[in-house]
Amino acid sequence: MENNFGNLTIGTFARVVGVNVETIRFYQRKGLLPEPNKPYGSIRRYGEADVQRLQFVKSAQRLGFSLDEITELLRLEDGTHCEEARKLAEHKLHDVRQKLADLICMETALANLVSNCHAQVGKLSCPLITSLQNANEMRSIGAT
Amino acid sequence: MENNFGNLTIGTFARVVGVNVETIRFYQRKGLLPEPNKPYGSIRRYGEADVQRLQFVKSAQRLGFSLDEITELLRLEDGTHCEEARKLAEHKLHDVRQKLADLICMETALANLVSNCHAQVGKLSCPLITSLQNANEMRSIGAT
DNA sequence: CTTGATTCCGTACCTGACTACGGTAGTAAG
DNA sequence: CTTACTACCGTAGTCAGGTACGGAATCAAG
Ligand SMILES: [Zn+2]
Ligand SMILES: [Zn+2]
Ligand SMILES: [Zn+2]
Ligand SMILES: [Zn+2]
Repeated sequence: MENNFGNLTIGTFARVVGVNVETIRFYQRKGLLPEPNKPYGSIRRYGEADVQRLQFVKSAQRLGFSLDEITELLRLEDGTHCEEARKLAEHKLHDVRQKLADLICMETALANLVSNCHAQVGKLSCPLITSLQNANEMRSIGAT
Repeated sequence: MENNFGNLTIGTFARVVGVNVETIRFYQRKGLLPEPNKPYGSIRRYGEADVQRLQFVKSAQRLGFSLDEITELLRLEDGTHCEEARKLAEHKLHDVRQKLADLICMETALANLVSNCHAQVGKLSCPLITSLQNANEMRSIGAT
């Protein structure tokens, strides 16, 4: 029936955002999403604000935030905790840059391996572990 | 006791690499680490090669590889199937480049958020939060 | 009004990656 | 020897992040 945007059942809501219905219920239990009221009887309706909030959860998750961290971010949603939100994001940015550096090491190591491998056909072992040891020695350990 | 490098008990081995003893045993059960023999009686001794291997596992893990993927990477060490190893390495290189792209995406998104936030210190609503809410630019990410 | 799809809700189950427990046995210091 | 650690080993528990199940209630169509 009236399943226009702003009046969605949980099923359509889930389809719109691209998640499992059970995931929505799971997030509600975790307090990440509110359980809206039931205006037309006994089933809940979801609106634009819910879509926004769920999309926020999902994109924050893609940025590497855990559900607990996202809960924290949502707590800061009122905008009066700009400083705290920024610190969270800065910390994540630091983590991401750390991983980036590691991955670049790995990428060159693997690329070298692939090009060297054919040249080493007769040899006893592929140089993968040895070349990856370089990435290890660059000691970029230390994410939260 | 002769606990020099090259002759470590599991406890020292764990401390050297910075993991829990149980993690080592867990990796052994998963086949990620070998169970060395017991040269001096009935306790196992670990050497430089074990340290290297475990460090490799841990850094690959930081790079986002699952334990199963790491098992596959370690199969490359073999060297007796050079052709097959090269193909595996190429596939992993593809994966790594995918992850690299994802991380770069995250990095720019987070950096933008942080700098927007900085620009608005003291204002009423935090642009970090609001831009995450309107984060349609963050398209979904897909690795193999 | 019946039928068939959804919702609702609680509870159980799943995967990945550990982490802890408990009992036995080996080792090291005094 | 005794005492205090470890190590060994199997099994069980934990935590995050979901996913599935089953039965009752509620719609929407015909
Ligand atoms: Zn090769
Ligand atoms: Zn961190
Ligand atoms: Zn801000
Ligand atoms: Zn792959």
